[in-house]
Amino acid sequence: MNTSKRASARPREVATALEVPPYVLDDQVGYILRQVSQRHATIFTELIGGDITPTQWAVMAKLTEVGPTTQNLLGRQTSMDAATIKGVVDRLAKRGLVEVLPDATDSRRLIVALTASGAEMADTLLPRACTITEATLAPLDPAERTQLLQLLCKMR
Amino acid sequence: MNTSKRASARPREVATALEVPPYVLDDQVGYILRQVSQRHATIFTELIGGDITPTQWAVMAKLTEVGPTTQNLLGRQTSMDAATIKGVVDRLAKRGLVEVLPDATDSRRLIVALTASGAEMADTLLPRACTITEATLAPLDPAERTQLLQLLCKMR
DNA sequence: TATTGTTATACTCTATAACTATA
DNA sequence: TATAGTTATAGAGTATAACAATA
Repeated sequence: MNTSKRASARPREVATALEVPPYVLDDQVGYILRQVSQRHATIFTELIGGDITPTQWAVMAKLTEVGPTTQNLLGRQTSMDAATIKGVVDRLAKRGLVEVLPDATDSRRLIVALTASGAEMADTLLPRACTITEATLAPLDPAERTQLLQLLCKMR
Repeated sequence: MNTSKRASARPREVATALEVPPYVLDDQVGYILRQVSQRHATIFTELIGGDITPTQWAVMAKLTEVGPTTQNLLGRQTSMDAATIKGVVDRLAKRGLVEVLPDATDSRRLIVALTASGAEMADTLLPRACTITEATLAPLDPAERTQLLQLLCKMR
């Protein structure tokens, strides 16, 4: 008798013939993305100093780029939804790095702006942020870096 | 007099001469990685069904691959530290998808294994997981997919 | 004693839904 | 009605530190 509907023990089963195609976690793009993101997060934490997270830095960098902005728009400009941007802004505000002001023309809105202290900190961190980008891409040569960024941008 | 140490207002300043190099958030690899990961997470949630997260699925897929494993080793095999794997295993155990047993030979260790229900669910989810990988890579042609995975693997 | 494994705690990011207020 | 924002809730990943068991 051959009851080959399914091997009772799955480990290390070789796909001999018409078996289910093997699913190897290590080859899945989602898993690899998580690993690469983890490595980036580690590099970020090591090099940034100043006890700030990648998303908090994204907000400070964007505010440096564009100046005071609506909280909601700031979220869209940093790829965070309303709840996420609120939490991030709250934490930055508690540390005095940003200030939140009512919008005179639309009382639903909040305007978020860097404080003087926040702008100063952004100036300090900016070169470190460049170093972080460089360190993250260090395993790749210049041509590969361009390729990678192009491919990732197609996927976002 | 020219007090050009620093422009008081930073927004939209053009890098005219020897100014600080511009830092554009949208061009930073860490930020793009977050966006791509977000898109993958959205696809995962839409297609997986069964109310399971990417990390939970990673654990189930790995247990399907290798069979019962030490909790700590399982964490290393799924790129999670000891605290993270514990939380994930706890949630899966609470739903009856994995069981946690003491190791007879080393009482520090816990053995984690899929339950029958967990193995069944993994079988159901596996083709969907393949679809998720496919959908995540959909913007790329076959050559680009190979390139991307090679480049990402260099960076992990 | 040094190492390994597990657990407790705290913080952050994320998503969803319910709710308020405004245009 | 559609938009903007807040709040509550829940889940998830991470780091740190404390603790237990082993070599």
